Amino acid sequence: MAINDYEHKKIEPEVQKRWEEEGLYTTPENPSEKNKRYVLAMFPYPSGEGLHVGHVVSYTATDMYVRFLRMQGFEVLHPMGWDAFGLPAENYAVKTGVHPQETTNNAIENFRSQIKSLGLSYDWSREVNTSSPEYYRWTQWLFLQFYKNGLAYKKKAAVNWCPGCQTVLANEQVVEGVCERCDSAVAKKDMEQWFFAITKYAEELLLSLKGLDWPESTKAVQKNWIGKSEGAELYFPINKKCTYVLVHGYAGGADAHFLPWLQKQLEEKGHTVLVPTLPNTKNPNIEEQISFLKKEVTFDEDTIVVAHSLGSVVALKTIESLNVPIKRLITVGGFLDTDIATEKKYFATFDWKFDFKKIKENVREIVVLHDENDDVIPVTQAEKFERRMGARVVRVVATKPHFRGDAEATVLRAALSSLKVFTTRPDTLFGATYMVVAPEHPLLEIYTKDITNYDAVQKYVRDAKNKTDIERSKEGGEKTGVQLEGLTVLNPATNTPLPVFVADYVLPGYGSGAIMAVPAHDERDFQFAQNFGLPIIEVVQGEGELPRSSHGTLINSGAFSDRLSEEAREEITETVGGEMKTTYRLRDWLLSRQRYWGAPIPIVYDPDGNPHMVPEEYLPWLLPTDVDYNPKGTSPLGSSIELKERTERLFGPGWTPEIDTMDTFVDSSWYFLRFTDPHNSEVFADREKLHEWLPVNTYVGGAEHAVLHLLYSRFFVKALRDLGYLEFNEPFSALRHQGMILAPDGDKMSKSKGNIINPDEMIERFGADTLRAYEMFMGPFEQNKAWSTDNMIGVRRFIEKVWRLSEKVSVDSATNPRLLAQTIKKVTHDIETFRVNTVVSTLMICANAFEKMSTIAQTDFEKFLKLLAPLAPHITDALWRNLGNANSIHVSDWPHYEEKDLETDEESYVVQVNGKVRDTITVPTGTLEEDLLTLVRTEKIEKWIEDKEIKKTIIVKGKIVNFVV
RNA sequence: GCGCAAGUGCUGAAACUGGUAGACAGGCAUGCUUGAGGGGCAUGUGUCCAUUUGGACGUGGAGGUUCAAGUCCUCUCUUGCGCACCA
Repeated sequence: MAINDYEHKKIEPEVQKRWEEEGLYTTPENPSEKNKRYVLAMFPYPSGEGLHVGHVVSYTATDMYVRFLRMQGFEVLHPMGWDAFGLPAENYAVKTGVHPQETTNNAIENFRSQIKSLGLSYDWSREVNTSSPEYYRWTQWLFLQFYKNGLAYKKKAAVNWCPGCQTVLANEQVVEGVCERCDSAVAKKDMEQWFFAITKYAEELLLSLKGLDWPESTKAVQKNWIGKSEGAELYFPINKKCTYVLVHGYAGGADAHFLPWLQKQLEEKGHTVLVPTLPNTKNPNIEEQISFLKKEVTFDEDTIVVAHSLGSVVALKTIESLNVPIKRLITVGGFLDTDIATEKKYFATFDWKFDFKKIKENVREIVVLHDENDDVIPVTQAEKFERRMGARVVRVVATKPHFRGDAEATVLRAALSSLKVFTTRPDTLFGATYMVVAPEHPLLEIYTKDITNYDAVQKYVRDAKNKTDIERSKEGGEKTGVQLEGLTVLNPATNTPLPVFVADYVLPGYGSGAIMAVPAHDERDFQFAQNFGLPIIEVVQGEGELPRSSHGTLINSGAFSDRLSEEAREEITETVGGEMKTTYRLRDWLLSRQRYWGAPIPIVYDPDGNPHMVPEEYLPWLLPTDVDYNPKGTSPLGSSIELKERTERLFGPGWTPEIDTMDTFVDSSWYFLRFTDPHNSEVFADREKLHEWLPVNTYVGGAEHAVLHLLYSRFFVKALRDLGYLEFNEPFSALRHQGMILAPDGDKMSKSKGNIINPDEMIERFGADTLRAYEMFMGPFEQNKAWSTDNMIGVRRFIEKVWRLSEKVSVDSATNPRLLAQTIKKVTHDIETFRVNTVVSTLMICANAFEKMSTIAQTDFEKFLKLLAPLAPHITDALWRNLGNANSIHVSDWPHYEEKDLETDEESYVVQVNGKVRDTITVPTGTLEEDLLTLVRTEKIEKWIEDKEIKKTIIVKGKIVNFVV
């Protein structure tokens, strides 16, 4: 055997070829639940720059773990694929004109061959490519399931626009006000965009983090991002005169139930109140009632309608037919259809069809009062209002069921228009001295006529909306704003009128976009109050200067003074008619992109502009190729004639396609599902196969995805579970992050700095086994590490040493059970726990021990090779077969050791006096304590003890004897 | 400001539930080996004093708990990461 020369260039390709011929890494079919392991490294974006040494770290660690599991008899799924849609290929196309498809395909070819040269044990028959129609067909199908179930929706909103990438971005893709991809300052833009309703899962996404075996730091990032706060919603009545129209219910009139009382109450507050009695009230006709109402009342922007019971139906129908919007509609025990606990004549004379869109346009706000004890109207009616019209539902207990009382205070409270705020400190309500709304707050559009300085307000709003987040934060927290003159609200606790401001320190998307300002106990409110000379009322006692946010005893708080703030918060909330409420910082996921190289959103619009789903039989809804992808601020798909013609051909003239594509994070939110059944053309993955493998047991990838891919995938799994497709709650049971590989100088590797280490070159010079082992040896897996080719030479020496050791192997040599047992124990434990660096050093220690022997027992050496096989799969397989084994080492069994082999005849004790090491002795194993104590009194020890009194003796079995004198 | 992680030789690092700090490598030094392309082997390598025996100090800093602390507790400094006008 010409064993002297270790030639990695010869050995590695040969071994790889043999693996392929033997089909070593084919995934087993029908794994058993206990025995299956799904181990996955995050699939890469196939960039033109090729594989990075950073990829090698996570893929090698995962591969090592997988090979180890297979040798232990587990059935393993270990696939690889391509996150192939994305901006770099498209940007390259803009520069060079080469189609992204071509760039991507080339990059994939290159990645695949690079990955193969590393000897990674993927089942290549399961490769997926997110940019292929066979894949994105299912991305689109999943989108449609979400759409059908209200989890995907289109909405106009102030969104993040990246001028560099010429597209909108999700919140998660904006880092400190700049685009995470191109570092451009992100601007706010009002646009109609597609969203996934991830916020519906905020609470569950937060709660189920607990059970995951994930790095605590990543869980903390997600927790932070979801940002749960518990507080209260409070209502501040708007201090303004309006015209109220009270509409009675079936068989009623102006004198029915609470109406006379309500009229009186509202009139006392200075409002105008009209209470028409509808015609034929015992046998009503809807058309007649609408025209009557419109004749009796002039509906305009100052009109507030309060409608009881059937009156709500009349009111809705009337509003539907108006030309100008009214301010508010309050339904009291209202309903939308005949699904109620009574049967009446009007069931037949009303048509029960509503144009909800029109109604929404014609009324600024709808409030639904529902009586918990209502004997006619079930709560489902209130829920319908909420779902169909976005109405705010308020559940109350009326004095008599169905609000039949003579005086209903809850109705009065709802009737008075109010500004809703969210606060985590309802206990400080008595200290609220002014209000602030965000520049985007709807109040500014509802009360246009009432705000006397509307021009100044408008100017401020316009300026604020034009500022980027960076510009806002540059102002260093300087608080600006404009008072809404002519408009005040009442503090519900004190009835004091409070001024209202618009200021951009209040954010539109959080809470209700409005706050009560308590300058004494909030830093920001304090600053603002100082700038504008507003009153500051201290309501919580405490030490130190204002503002301070600590809890304590309440003062200046009416009946609540002398109570503890934390204890009084719920009671205060209750007495002013607010509700305790939980709010999240998480926003819905903005998924549409104004770019080309992504999956088209499978939606088309009819000639009226209403969206419709592309039916399943037309999927994949192909990405057109006749596209001008130069960014112009509108979606490139808009330039495709083929797409437009396709839409008209399939749906009819005047129909138009959606031209936005999906965020590439949509593609990667479910690829781990597809790997279980990658070629299925009937479903996104066979249900049984899915559940055979999922959830992923161990997932490996970078920490930078903490609130992107990792959060999105969790949402997808939960949503698909609720749609009935999945039966598990979380995609990734365990997660491990790899650290970054930095350039030798400690900088990030980058093309512009020219400090990139190319894995191909390293494989060429040192071999894949050495590269793999070195990258594991560099340091703890999750830690960032700087590259050092010098240190890599040390690992190469180790690999060469192993090659040389095989010369000393002999069948006759005595075995060394203790050395092997120690090595097996440590390597097993370290691979299991991803302590990749000590796997290597343990194997080095074993090799060094072998080297000191003149001959090595073959069984020992074979065990050693098995332990090394997951790390260095080529050299070990070659040596294994040289030793006469017919099958690959990678299908052999992981070595075992006996506990007794770890035991020794002798054990050494460190002998301490007062905790300081003074001597070490060796005694036979099992020496009795009393004997040990005499043996331990060596000359050296006596010198330290001398005539001093021994106060205490501590013996730690097998380790230490400590005398305290 | 809030949340999280980490600070150990010249360098990468090791130290499982508190139990000989620096394993394993790199580098450096000395020696051996006709030994030739990133050779192999041996010895040494935390600091200071004694220079042989031995001793003192030492894991960012200051305290503390303990027979015993890199490890636990309190405070503090530095670095990195995440969030950040979130009411």
